[in-house]
Amino acid sequence: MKNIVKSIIEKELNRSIVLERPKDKRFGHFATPVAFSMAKELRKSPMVIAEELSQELSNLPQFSKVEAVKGYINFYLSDDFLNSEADKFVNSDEVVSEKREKILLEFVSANPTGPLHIGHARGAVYGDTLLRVGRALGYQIDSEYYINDAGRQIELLGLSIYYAGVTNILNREMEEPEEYYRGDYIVDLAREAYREFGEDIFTKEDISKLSDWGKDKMMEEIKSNLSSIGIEFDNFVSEKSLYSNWETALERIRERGGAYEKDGKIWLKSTQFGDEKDRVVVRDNGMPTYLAGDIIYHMDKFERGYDRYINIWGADHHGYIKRVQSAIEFLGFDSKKLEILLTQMVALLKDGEPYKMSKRAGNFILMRDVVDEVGSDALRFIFASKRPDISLEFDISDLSKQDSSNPIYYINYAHARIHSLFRKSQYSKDEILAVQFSNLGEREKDLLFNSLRLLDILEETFNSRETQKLTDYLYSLASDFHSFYNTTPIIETPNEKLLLKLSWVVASSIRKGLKLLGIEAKERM
RNA sequence: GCGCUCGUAGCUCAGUUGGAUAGAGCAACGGUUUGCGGUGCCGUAGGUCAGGAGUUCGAAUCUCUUCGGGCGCGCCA
Repeated sequence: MKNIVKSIIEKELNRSIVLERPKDKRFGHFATPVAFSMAKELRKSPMVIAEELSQELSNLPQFSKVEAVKGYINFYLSDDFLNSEADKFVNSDEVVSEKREKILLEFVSANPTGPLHIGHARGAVYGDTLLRVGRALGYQIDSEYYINDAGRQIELLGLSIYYAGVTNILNREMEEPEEYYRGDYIVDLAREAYREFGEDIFTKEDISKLSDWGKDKMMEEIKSNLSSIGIEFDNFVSEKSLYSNWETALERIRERGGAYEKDGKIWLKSTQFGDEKDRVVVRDNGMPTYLAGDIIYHMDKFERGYDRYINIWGADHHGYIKRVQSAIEFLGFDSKKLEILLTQMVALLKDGEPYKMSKRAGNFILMRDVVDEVGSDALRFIFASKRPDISLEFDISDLSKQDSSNPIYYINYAHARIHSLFRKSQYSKDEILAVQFSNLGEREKDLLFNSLRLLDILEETFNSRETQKLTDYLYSLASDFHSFYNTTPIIETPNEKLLLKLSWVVASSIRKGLKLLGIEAKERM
């Protein structure tokens, strides 16, 4: 709606403007400070300019009033314009329209060496919410999960299952490995391997077999964790499957002078793009490092020809950004097409006690446990409602409260109330939606206007990559509705159809908004 | 030490990308129903936007600086 209004004004004035929504509604639905920036070039006071421009704009049919106040120009939308916007809004489930950029969105990409923990869940919710909102706006987005299925951590997985099998299942003595994964899930895996293969599987020779088998089991577990909160990926890309491209990638980097040999190792000249030091990509034993895998993967991504690439990483990887960017440049691609978004840690408390999350130690909080306790909706809403780049702390016991301190209940309650009104009314939905708005009171008009802002909010949400803008909006819309509901009789009043249509616009906005958060709006509670 | 990042009400967080008097929720206190769902609504109280300097018509927002927190600083992944 904002973009529509903006372009109408810009066309009339023949210049680009800043259009904003005033904090105080006494200043109209929209306002522009354009007169301030024109003051210098016209050598006139902003007040005078605003006065002149408001005269010029006041005959546009979209506005019922245009007025100049202290240099600002304030716009009030007309009933005709709001009616046509409302009808467009309730008659279509699609949010938008034209096709936009092709984007590859990579997120989660947790190592397949354990189930997802609560920190992964934050990245998962953040990525999936951006995905849904972006798609609703017409971006063509593919989602992707990168599986680190090569390298030491996979060996360790096999070793860990082996160790657990020998000591916990066969009950034999064995020297404790220097490094291995702990945690109940490892013992569960060993037990399952025992059932499937018998006790002969727990031999040193079969560790790599246990690695592969365990990795597949873990990927199943991860996929099931994700699907429990409504997340499905378009692609899974295996690191291992890309390794045959390593020689090609290295050759391309060499051609551009991005790699050199020193001390028997091969280094990436990442300092050329602002990294603190050059990085080893091949060790002196000939084994590529972890960075090599990322280089091949990003080459693969860029060869697929998207307009933009978005990676969501845990904040502990931020030191990695420069390396990957420099590799992309050395491969001959534009690293500006890659956008790396970081999600900060989640610090969990339980009954006031801090919970450490360390995968190695095995005492991390499983995403599955939290979902079981509070449900997918509450978890998704809480993560989506916090800026991803801020470290978040909450007490898991608060999350399980099922009362008004949980915003998702508050929003659903508004939605359910509206459906309840429709069940009570003698009119059919078609009769109600056929009404046109006229002579709305101030409060009703504000509510209508706010409901119709969903699309503007989605644009802001996606452009800023900040999903909390959407949750904040839905909360405040629900609050506006509750307030309206409490002061305004609806059923069996002369205005019943009109007020029900207004309520329906509110409900549509809530339903569409929640859906983009991966939450189904409730019609009864 | 260096790099990234954050610092807004007692707590958890917003703040429309530089706009008009900085806002919510929780917690606290007070009020509200012979009405459509009281899981609601209305109100009170709570602030040196970490401190300082700068940029301009205008700064919580941009720049510099000081202080404080988190994370990173492997030839681990």
